[in-house]
Amino acid sequence: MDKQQTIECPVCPVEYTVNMVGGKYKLVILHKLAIHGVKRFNELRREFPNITQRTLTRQLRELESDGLISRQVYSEIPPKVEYSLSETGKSLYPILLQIENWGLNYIANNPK
Amino acid sequence: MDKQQTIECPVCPVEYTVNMVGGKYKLVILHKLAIHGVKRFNELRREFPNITQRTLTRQLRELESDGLISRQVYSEIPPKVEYSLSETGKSLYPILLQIENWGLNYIANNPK
DNA sequence: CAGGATCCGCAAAGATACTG
DNA sequence: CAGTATCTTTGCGGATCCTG
Repeated sequence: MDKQQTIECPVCPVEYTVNMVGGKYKLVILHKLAIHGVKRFNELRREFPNITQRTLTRQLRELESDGLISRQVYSEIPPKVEYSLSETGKSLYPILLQIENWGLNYIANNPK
Repeated sequence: MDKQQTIECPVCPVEYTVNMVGGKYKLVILHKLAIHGVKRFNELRREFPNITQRTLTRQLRELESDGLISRQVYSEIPPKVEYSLSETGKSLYPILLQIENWGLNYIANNPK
């Protein structure tokens, strides 16, 4: 006789996702990587004029430790580091595109 | 009352979306409203055991001023206020569902 | 019941300087 | 080029008390 199945939803799945992509710049970083594929550190920096090195580094490190992006280091001089979506990160692709489309729609319907 | 801090990514639709739904509880609030339709203030409070009245109020006010939710006040005693998704908020429905599904998948594939 | 008014704490972000 | 290291600041959210 089987044991009763236990419910295991200690946290809400939405909360789970938000905790991983909720950083200030995380979704835009993920989106840039989704669009462009691979980006170097300073390429990402230029995408966000107001971000500081420190903040960008931290957001990237958190995304990496959550397994959403990959960090490829080339041991050469000058240094070269490439960021891209991991497989898990790529599974966010539909969400990222929908967020972009929603924003486009919002802008179109709410002219500044 | 201070508004949530916004990021600056020149003409990036993702930025618009993130600035509107980027609050700590905003996406989960929107998701609850998407699922349940209409919720009163204290009903929402009970959904998030750790949220304070002030924080919930602020998140709701910001969502309202961004046009994502509607606030229906019944002039009676005791007071009664109902929150629900506006038409604009309802257009987030696919995103909210995908975020939920992504979280479910992630939890399923990464057993704690 | 649904908040408003204050005061507060702390992580997250910014500024700046330095380096392998 | 791609970061560290420090220091400072801010802003998001929490705690508590009060009210129509």
